[in-house]
Amino acid sequence: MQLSEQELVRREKLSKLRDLGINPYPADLYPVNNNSKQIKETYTEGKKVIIAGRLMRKKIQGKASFGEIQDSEGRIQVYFNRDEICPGEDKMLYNDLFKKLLDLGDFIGIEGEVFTTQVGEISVLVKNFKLLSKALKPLPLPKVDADGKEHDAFVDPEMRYRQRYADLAVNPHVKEVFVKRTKLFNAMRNFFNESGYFEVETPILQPIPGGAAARPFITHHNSLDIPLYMRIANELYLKRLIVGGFDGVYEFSKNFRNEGMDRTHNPEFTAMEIYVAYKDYNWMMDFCEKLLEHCAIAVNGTAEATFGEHKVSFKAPYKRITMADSIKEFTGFDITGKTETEIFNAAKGMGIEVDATMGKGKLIDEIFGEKCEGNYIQPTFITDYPKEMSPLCKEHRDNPELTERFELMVCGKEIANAYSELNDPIDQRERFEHQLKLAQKGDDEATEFIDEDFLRALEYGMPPTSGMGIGMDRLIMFLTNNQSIQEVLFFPQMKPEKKALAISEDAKAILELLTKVTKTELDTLKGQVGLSNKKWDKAIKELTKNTLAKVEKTDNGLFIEIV
RNA sequence: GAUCUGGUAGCUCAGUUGGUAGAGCAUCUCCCUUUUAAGGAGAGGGUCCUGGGUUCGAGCCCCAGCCAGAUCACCA
Repeated sequence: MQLSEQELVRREKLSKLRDLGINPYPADLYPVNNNSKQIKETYTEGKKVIIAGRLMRKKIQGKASFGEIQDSEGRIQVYFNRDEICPGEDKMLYNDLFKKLLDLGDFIGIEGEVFTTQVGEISVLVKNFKLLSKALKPLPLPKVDADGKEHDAFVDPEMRYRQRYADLAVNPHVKEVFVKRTKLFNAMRNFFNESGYFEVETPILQPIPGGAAARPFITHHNSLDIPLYMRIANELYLKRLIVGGFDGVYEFSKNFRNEGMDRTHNPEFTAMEIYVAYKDYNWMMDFCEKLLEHCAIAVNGTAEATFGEHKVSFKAPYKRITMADSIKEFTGFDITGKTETEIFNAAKGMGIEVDATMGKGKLIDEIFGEKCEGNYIQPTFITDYPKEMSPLCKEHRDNPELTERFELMVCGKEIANAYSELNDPIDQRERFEHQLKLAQKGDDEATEFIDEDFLRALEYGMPPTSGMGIGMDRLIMFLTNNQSIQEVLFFPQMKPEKKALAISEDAKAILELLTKVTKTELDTLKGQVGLSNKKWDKAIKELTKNTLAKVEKTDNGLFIEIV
């Protein structure tokens, strides 16, 4: 590791501190009794306070200096006066420790008195201070000027996501997003709990990945010697609990999908699913709009939210429209009673890419996605989806081609999805079998597993139930005006950083040869490089240890492969 | 997966036609001493993402790759 000049300077300061008998990483607690926000909000001249945080500004002016302490609530100015801190002859604390050995980013504790400076800023007059933890790496230093304009902002998304700790430490608006995220979860949880529903936990490692159509992450359990899947949804487990007799269950579920990543998709994401017995999807729409109004107010203090160029109101009630009516409205084409061929031709006529493998449901979904979806800016319930698209949803009470399903659209994106849940075990089995056939035909969106245990549960009887899933990441994106899912996840998935490797010349030479062939027999390669046995052995070990190359033993001999 | 854009000091960014690598902030030294992003003077600090190529000479041009972002495709 090559250290920068500034990092070297800080390490030197570290040993100087130790020479002075100052532990740069003391173990004992620091008796904090105030924070920056409390001091400003309950200003009392002369009040004695003990605060702690990072030193984020330091302006030395001879025997009097100003600094700024950043704690979890914000920043407050602190005033260091040499003779206040060092009343005696020994001025070491001020001249050495404060002036020379403290750096921006260091954690310090301060005992002092609250006062207001001549220019009117609430500050803390430092009576005593203590180094609590030394920062060896300089933080980026964004600054805000008198006009509120930010200079030298720490904005590179790659660095911000990879080093979220630095992002959070220097960008207060980033922290605010995550505070709101937690407020949203708390608000939703409270709403459910007050409604009498029960928070539960269900397996993340599942033997059959059900409840959605998505490519799962697969892993292996060693002692059971079986494959296990990271859940893509928790739906089927929550329904089992309804079978077991709970009236309402919900879970905030980390789900995992092994698919593409983009502005709105992360391989792990959070869904909330709730199932309530004896309800239907009409009830769930009422419940959903009340819930979202409640959450929006809890997060932002208002039901209005801004998302990009849109102003969105989460105030209930929301518009409701069937998918068929929506398509009629935006395309003039009425899908009701039409055959698959008619819909196929209509879609083609609208300039939608279609192919022969698409069933009726899929065609309708394409038309809706292409022509209608994007028009719904204000929260809108789209209801009554085609049956083929919804294998876990109850058939519509008035029309066997449709299901009792709704999705809630906001700014053209889906944020909730709900059903009158299918509880007819025979129908459910047929739907699963139909999915299986589709999957065997090569439809990669169809579910290729039949969860026999889930069917058994339904056979014991599940009461009529309505269930809903909400994409929590998307919802908080709307409530915090963020266009990218990465901005609402503390640690979004990234490709690993490439580490700078220091490897020997021999190893480099082998690697170069190996790069050309990717994989070869170990002996062949050894012949090509012409190293002594000892050097060869050492170089190969170096490569495998640094996971640059991998040696594999097969029946045909030993092979080496580039990683 | 495709296309486009970007990667230069700790941070934010310039870098002209291919000709010794720059600024502000930060750091260090000195002067000043109650300041509001920034009082003054000076100094140090670089794997110009990596590897090839063209060239007398490459941060810049060409090829390949890595990482990121955006757009598109895919994704209930």
